[in-house]
Amino acid sequence: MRYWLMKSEPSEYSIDDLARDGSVPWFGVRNYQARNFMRDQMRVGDGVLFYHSSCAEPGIAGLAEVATPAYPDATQFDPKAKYYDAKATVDSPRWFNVDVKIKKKTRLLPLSEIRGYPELANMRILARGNRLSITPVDPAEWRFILKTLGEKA
DNA sequence: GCCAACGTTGGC
DNA sequence: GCCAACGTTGGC
Repeated sequence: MRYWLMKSEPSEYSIDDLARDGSVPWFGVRNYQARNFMRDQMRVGDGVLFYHSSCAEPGIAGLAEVATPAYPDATQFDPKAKYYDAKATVDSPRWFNVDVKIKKKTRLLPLSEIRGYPELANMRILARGNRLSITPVDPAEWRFILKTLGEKA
């Protein structure tokens, strides 16, 4: 069982959208490192911190879990899609995604608050210049965050 | 809107 | 394979 932090811009897709939909394909990842995390390391049931980025109040907005193994991202094959990739083919897909399923919307744990906890000082999200949209989360960090949010582990 | 950081692209 | 140019991310 692993743990992950996955960023989404709430203006694109927010924790409320996920709460409404139940689960969603995490399409549109076009970074190889993030793709590899989904394709090679994620397992059904892995814990996910749903993070709101590029917004007024960036931070962790809810808890989710990996709901499916990785499979080819459908948007790469669609010439009309924003995430179309001319170099990808059905026989040789380049991009993959898992489905992510809601566990619960929590209170917002703002980035500014995350920065204040020594227990979370090593999180990738705090590293300067970090742009990866999917990052691994240490089990101890996961437990600390759940405790801080008043959630059971 | 600014700008630092960093991944990707493409000419050589 | 190098590396400058370019585009994107994301907090502020």
